Amino acid sequence: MTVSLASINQDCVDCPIRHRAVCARCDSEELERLEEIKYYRSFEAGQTVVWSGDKMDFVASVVSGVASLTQTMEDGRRQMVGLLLPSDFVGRPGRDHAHYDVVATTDLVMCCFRKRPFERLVDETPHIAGRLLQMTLDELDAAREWMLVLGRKTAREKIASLLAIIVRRDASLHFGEAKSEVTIDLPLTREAMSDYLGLTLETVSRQMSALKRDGVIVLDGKRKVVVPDVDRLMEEAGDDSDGGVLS
Amino acid sequence: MTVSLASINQDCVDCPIRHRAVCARCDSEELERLEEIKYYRSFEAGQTVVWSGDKMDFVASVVSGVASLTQTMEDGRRQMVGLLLPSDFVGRPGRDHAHYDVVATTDLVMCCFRKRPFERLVDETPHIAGRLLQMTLDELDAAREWMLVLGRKTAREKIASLLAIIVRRDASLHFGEAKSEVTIDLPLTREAMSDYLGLTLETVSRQMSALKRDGVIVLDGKRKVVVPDVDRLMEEAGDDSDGGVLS
DNA sequence: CGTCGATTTGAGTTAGCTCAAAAGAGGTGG
DNA sequence: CCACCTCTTTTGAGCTAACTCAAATCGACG
Repeated sequence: MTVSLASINQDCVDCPIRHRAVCARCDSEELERLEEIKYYRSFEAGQTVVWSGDKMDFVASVVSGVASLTQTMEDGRRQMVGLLLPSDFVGRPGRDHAHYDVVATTDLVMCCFRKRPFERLVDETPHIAGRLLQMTLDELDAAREWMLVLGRKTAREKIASLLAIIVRRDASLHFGEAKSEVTIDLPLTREAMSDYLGLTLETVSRQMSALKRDGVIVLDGKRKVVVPDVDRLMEEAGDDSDGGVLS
Repeated sequence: MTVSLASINQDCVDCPIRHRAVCARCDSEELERLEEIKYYRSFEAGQTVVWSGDKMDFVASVVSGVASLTQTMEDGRRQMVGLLLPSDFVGRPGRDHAHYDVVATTDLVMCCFRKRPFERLVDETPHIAGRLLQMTLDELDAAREWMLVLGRKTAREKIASLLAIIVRRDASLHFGEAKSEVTIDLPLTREAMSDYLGLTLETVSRQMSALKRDGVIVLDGKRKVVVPDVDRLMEEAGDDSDGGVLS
């Protein structure tokens, strides 16, 4: 299942995240400038991409796989603060040390840009700056939605919310048809889910079992989750049935 | 205590948030363009500035006072997702409906910009676009720090974290000297604090009492909080003693 | 002085946590 | 192909931090 570097097409034009990533709005000339400062890196599931506090001399887009941003307290309590799916952006222009641990949750390929030249490009290329602003605003919305989940939802609702988010992200990818039954690939261990949801892994497991018992989800192996009725899932998540907000 | 509109200087050059707000980097010509599309609005404590879902034809900076962004579930559970202090920005260019309730927590003055012209300015003025990106990234960091608070901290740590944040914001304003004793003005009711922290107001009250009993804070009336030892507060918050992160 | 909202305090309940053990699910090597 | 080992997940039993419901106190203002 590992994606080797050799199999990655180096050409932006054929890139799988071409029209969703930070480069989405670039014209071909701008893409050329990006090609000059970019390089790919791949990581195996479980590997740490960057440690919080480390010097970080690149920013990057997730090309394939899943990564997580997590914060850790001295006594070991951990909270995931970002779930990075393909096309998501990592790193902050204008800052040279990482604020969070970045960990590959699955095998991962990232398209990295050397930071200094990228910062220059941001300043000179409104297409990139604008897209970056838009993506940052989206992330801020996602973070705020997550604050509601963390602060006010029950364990069951938290699990349902996480599944709902993955369903929604998935749907916007293979986009279009709003099917009522959906099968998703769950790229997180119970522990990662607990880190995301501010729960213990035992509670996550218990609530997954409960949702299964109640027919909200069907587990197909460890990684596949079938959602027979997406609206039902949304109800369980405590969201409006209209499934989240329009931009 | 109400700030009347008349007392607000309409001239950007003398604006109290001139070098921290979205207009921080603007030159005098750019300020002139902003002056053309700006107007002030003031609100009394408790008033709602915008309802979630409403059409919003402006964006704005908080000039004085405090406002909050909150999300509400159908059954009434509420989570504050943003605390807006002077110089903070409200509204999202490129979106015309509000995603959150915006409520004046204290008497409030906002510097509003008509949305369409402002969006045009963002596109045409790198000084504004860049500053907006920077501010959005800062807000994202704040939101992520808050996710750790909501997901993993105890009630006592949550309270201490909130006080620490206000202390830190205050310090960066009257900036410079890192005093060990600080007095802060607490602009939130117990209920607002509970909305922010994902607690009940009873728990907030109990933990405030506990922190007072233990000498971490001294209450001076209802609105003033004396922190005799800021480092002690930081410890109680569970943060590294080095008081948060460098840019 | 009385009223109304905000805050504090009390008492009992419970959702989610902790600690502990059992059951799966892959891998690896004989 | 099976036995073994390790890592993940599930399940159980008891505990506790925070919640709920209720009442008392405080403070500002007319």
